[in-house]
Amino acid sequence: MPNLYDEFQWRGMVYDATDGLSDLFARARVTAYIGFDPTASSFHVGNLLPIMALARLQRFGHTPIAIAGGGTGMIGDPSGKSQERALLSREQIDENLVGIKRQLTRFLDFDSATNPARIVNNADWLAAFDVLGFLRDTGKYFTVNYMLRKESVNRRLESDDGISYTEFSYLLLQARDFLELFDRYGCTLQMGGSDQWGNITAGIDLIRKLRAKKAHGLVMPLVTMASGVKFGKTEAGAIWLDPALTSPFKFYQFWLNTDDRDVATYLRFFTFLDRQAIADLEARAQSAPETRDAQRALAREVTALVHGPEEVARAERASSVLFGEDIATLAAEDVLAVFEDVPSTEIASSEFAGAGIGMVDLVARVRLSPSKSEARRLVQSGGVYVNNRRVSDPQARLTRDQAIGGRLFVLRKGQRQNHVVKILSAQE
RNA sequence: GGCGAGGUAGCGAAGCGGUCAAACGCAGCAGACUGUAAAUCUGUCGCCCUAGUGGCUUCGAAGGUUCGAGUCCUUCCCUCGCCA
Repeated sequence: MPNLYDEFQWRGMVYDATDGLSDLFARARVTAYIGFDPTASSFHVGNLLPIMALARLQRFGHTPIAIAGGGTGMIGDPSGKSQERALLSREQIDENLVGIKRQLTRFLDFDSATNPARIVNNADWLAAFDVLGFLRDTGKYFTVNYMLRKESVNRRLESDDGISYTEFSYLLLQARDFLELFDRYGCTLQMGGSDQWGNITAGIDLIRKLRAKKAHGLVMPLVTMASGVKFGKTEAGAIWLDPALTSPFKFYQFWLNTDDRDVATYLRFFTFLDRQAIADLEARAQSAPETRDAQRALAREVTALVHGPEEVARAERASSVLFGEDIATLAAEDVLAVFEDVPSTEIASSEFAGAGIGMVDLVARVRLSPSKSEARRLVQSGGVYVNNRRVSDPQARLTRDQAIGGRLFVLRKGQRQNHVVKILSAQE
C-alpha cells in the first residue's frame, strides 16, 4: 500500500505536519478526523480541500471521521477571524448540519466493510458537560499562558475588537473533541486548514497529558488563486456545492475558467486523477494552453464528484451551445433545456405586441443591468446580445416574431452572463 | 477629560465660494486582442427621461451667511492620533 503521506505530499496538501506521521501511515491503519463548522447549510468550494483529504484517506484504507461541529459551532472558532463572530441559533445550526451531512455522503463511503466513514456531532459530548466538570477535567490542563501564545488568540488580543471569553474557550473544546475521538475510536490524527494548527496541537497536547499517547496533526495550505482573489469567490458570490445555491452549470464553469497558473495545483487538490494523468494534463497545458484540456478535465472531474456524471454531460452540452453553436437555429425546447440553470423572466406576450419592447427597458427589466441608464450604456458599448447576435442600438425593439420559436429570447451580457426571457401567451 | 487631525461616490484619495455629479488610483461593468485564460489597451462607472450646452438627488447631520457652498460660520454626531 502506498504511503498516504507521500500522496498528500506530492499533491501539495501538506502545509505542516507532526513528526513521525509518515511512519504512522506506513505501519498502521489510521483513524483521522476533520471538523466542519455548520456555519451554512452547504459547503462551498473553499471546504473542498479538507473534504478531499478525508476521501483520499479512506481510499488508502484508513478510516475517516467527519465532525459536524454542532457543539463547537455554538461557540465560534476565532482562528483566521479578525472579528468576533455572530452566534448562530441552535435551530440554524441543526438545519445546517443536515445539509452538510448530506453533502459529505457524496465523498465518503459509510458502508465499507473494512473502514467505514463516520460522521459525528460533537454536541453529543460537549453539550453533556457541566461547567464545573469541564473546567476541572479539561480546563485544568491548559494554562492561560499557553492559550495566549496561540496565533488565533494573539491576533485578536492585538485587535481593537478583542476576543470574547466565549471564543477564547474555543481552543479547549476542539482539544476535547480530539481526546474524545481518541478514546472512542482510536482516532490519532486530526487534519485541517493551516489556520487550525493551534487548535490541533492543543488536542495533541491534551492527549499526551491525559493518555500519555502520541497523536498527530496535519494541516493543509490555504488554496489561493493566481489572480489574488479569494479562492471560491466570484462576482456572484461563493461557489456552493448545493445545486440549489450554485447550479451545476455555474459550478462547471467556475472550474473551467481556472487560471492557467492554478490548474495544475487544483488538479492535484481536487481530483482523484493519478500522477500520470495529471502529468499529461500539465504537459498539455504547457504545450497547448488554448485547448484548456486541463481545465476541462478539472471541471469534469470535480463536477462529476459533486453533482454526478449526468450533470457533467449537461453542463458540457450547455457550454458548447453557449460558447459555440448558433442559438437561433435551435428549437425552443432545446434552448430551454440547455439554459435550464440560467435565470429567466416571464413576460406577457402582449408586451411584445405592436412596436415591441425596447432593448434598454428589457435589459433593465430582467436585471441584467441595475438601472436603465446603465442598461443604455451597456447596449451602446456593444455588450448586449440577443440570441447570440449583438444589438448595440439602444433604440432597437424586440417583437415576438424575432423570438426563438416565437417563445423566447436569450439575452446575454458580455461573454457569459445569460438570461432567458420567456414569452407568456395570453391563454397560458 | 485636555489637545490635534479628519469625515467627499464601493474603497482609497484630490478638491481657489461659481466652469463640481465632483480630479486621480483601485475595484466593478463593457469593448478590442485572445483560449469562455493571463497581461495589455479603450470606453464607462449617482439616478431619471422625450438622451439634451436636459432634469433630479449627493460631498457625516442640522441650521446659517451668500445671487451662488463640497469649499465660509454655528451646533451636533462619528472616527483617528497624542496627552491624561
